[in-house]
Amino acid sequence: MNPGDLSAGDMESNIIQAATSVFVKKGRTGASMQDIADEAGINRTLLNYYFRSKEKLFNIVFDEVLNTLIKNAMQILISEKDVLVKIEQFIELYIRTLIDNPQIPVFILNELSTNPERLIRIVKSQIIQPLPIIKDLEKAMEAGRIIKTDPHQLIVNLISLIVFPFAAQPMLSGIFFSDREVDFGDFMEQRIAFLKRYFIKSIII
Amino acid sequence: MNPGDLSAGDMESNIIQAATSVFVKKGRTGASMQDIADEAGINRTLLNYYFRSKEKLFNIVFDEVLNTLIKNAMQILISEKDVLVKIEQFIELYIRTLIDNPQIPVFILNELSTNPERLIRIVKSQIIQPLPIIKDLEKAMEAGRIIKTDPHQLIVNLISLIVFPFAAQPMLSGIFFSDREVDFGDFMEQRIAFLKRYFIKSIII
DNA sequence: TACTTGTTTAACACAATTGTCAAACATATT
DNA sequence: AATATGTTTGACAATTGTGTTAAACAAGTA
Repeated sequence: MNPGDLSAGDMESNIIQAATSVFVKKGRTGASMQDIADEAGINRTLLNYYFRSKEKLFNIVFDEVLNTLIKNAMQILISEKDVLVKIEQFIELYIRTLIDNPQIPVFILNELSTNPERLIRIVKSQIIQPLPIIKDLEKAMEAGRIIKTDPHQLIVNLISLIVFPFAAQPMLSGIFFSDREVDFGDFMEQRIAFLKRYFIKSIII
Repeated sequence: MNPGDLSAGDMESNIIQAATSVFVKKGRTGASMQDIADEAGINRTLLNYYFRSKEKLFNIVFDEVLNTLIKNAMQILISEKDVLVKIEQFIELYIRTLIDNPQIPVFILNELSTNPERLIRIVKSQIIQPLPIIKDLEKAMEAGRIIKTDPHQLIVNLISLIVFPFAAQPMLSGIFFSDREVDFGDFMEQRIAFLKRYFIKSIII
């Protein structure tokens, strides 16, 4: 495919797609503009023509990845369903999303550690404070439906149980599955049903 | 402190200490040899004199960090104590270790994603296959003490609940604590007792 | 055809980084 | 004092990576 084969807007999204793939795989500092140009099948200078600098390109990619992730989450969390139903849906949606994009957790966590400010800004702009799910949990606690404890701990549990396995995938594959990635996919697929049962059991009275 | 003030072996450990600090903070690709030299308070060329290349230095740092972490874990997991006691001790030891070294999870996860082979080699050389804790859990399941389920899922739960909050610390601080790191420390301190209760409750019949 | 606009390319300049080397230095030993 | 050994430094070379620029190119329009 030659550069000219793309119409105006297509080139931008073509570059963003390639940049996303490369940045997610190699990280911000590990990825070079040449890597991205190769992935997109274009001349490296075109990246500067369309996006000015590596930093600007990275910011666009990062914001887009993170926004998509948060938007999906919030859609469920602010809905009017019962809190236990919300949790089940959250588990299912999130694991399926990450099965399709297993590299995203490390990508975000890594950037998070070397550059916390940017991420905090994005999160704060997206997340309604205080988190509605916290209120839900507090109500369920008062109603005696679930155990009384710090709701923050429960939220951290929920996210940890869902996200961490993807971040640690190569290690888990190495320990449990003799490096077979296929088996890890099966494992996460089963984990959807497992976590629904497990997490609910751990909080109901 | 001048370079000459250190005796032979001290210089090596001085460098490794500085390199660990810098690599853990900035990652393999984000850290430069100059960064490490500055941190150690020495001329950059000395790094090559003592450790030949950046890659060799990084490998030593990485192996040491990971080995220490795994050794601590295995010590508990292979002991002869009751499985539920093991789990409680594991939770406490690990969270306390990570409170002292909160950057380690992201450091390892990041390297894991860009270079899975090295880590798998180390893990395999350290971990007794199959994990003894798996056997423990299976026995407890057969004895009707804990719920019957895939023990691998339970192990992944345990590690996820302990490690992930450290990897996601800046995000959690941003969402829950208005960026106050102190509060995160308190949160993890409380999490020790919380997880002991929570995890046990989630698996006993 | 000539002109305009937007796109693409190669060449260049600049900065950052890594690794090497020979010379300087310090210290102990003969 | 002379020598030998190991350590430290500044200077250098080579490589890689980013961003700019001017020229080439394509396609539509007066």
